[in-house]
Amino acid sequence: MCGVRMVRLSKLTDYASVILAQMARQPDVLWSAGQLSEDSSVPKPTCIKLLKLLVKSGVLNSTQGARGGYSLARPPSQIPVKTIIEAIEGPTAITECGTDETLCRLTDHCSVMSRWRELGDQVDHILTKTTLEDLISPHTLYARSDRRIETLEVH
Amino acid sequence: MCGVRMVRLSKLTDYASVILAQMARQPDVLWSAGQLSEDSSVPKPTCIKLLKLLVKSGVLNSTQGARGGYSLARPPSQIPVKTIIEAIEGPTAITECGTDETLCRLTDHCSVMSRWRELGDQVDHILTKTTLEDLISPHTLYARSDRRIETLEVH
DNA sequence: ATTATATAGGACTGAATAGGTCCTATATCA
DNA sequence: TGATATAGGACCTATTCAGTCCTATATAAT
Repeated sequence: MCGVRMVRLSKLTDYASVILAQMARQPDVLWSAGQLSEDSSVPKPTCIKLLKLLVKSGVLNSTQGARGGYSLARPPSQIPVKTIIEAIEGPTAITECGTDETLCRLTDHCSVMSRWRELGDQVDHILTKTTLEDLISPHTLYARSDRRIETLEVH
Repeated sequence: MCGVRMVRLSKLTDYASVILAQMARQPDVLWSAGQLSEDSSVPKPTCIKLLKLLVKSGVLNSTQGARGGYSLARPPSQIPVKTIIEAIEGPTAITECGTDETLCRLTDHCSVMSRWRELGDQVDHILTKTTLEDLISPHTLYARSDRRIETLEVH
């Protein structure tokens, strides 16, 4: 049968968001893994693992060698939280339905799955609109009129 | 540190939604576990486990004994998908932050967590508005103007 | 050149969770 | 009383998550 993952914020994604928030506050600094580990209190090995994942997914740039380190690849306002989640937890993709057609029509399984998929799309919409900038803002998401969750259009 | 679970649709919740959709199509039938297992192609032991969880959470009523079975406790329109998810996967509650205050102010961890929590609230809003009736509808969620995701108010 | 300091890219382990099964008890109907 | 159904567990296995560690490579300073 099918499996859908809509959103899941793991411990590691939590860590990553704290680390990224730290970096976003001083975007021009080249941060070493050690420094970020200290500031965020995320154990260094784990911190390094997260930084690698974030580089791999294009959220961070890295500079190798002595005096190297990490920096944001884009401004915080251009890093959706969806990107951060997917960098750490892998794609939130919806697995395709493998149910055979006869059974499908019998049980309406595919029909129900379509609705779940639409729900997933709505969640996706929220996670794409919300960015790292929002995460480090002292104001609530709701207070920012330009970032309110708007009515989705029929498509 | 903190852990947040926003939404997670597991395989078992997928199964449960199919079973509930089956029941919702004929709300007055008293369904046996065996019948539901056959119709949904969910293995019987697993099916039974799910039905028990749904009874425990108040989504289903059960009648014991011969000719017993299960039926919806409420009309499909009054069963939010959030309730279904929580019945199977447990509360999607947000764990409280255990970070001490000094560290918290240093790393802005609590501040970032507040934003994640707000995101979780938005997702919650969607999952509460969407019901079992929507899941079994042949029409997309978006096409139903009365169920569109509306702008959240500041609170 | 050499050394110290970083990141790159894996492999690997233990813990937690999810998925699935089974057993015994209890309630109801014929 | 026997057949049929749910109630409520215990239980096992597979998978995923969290966390650590090791070796290779790149850079800067000496």
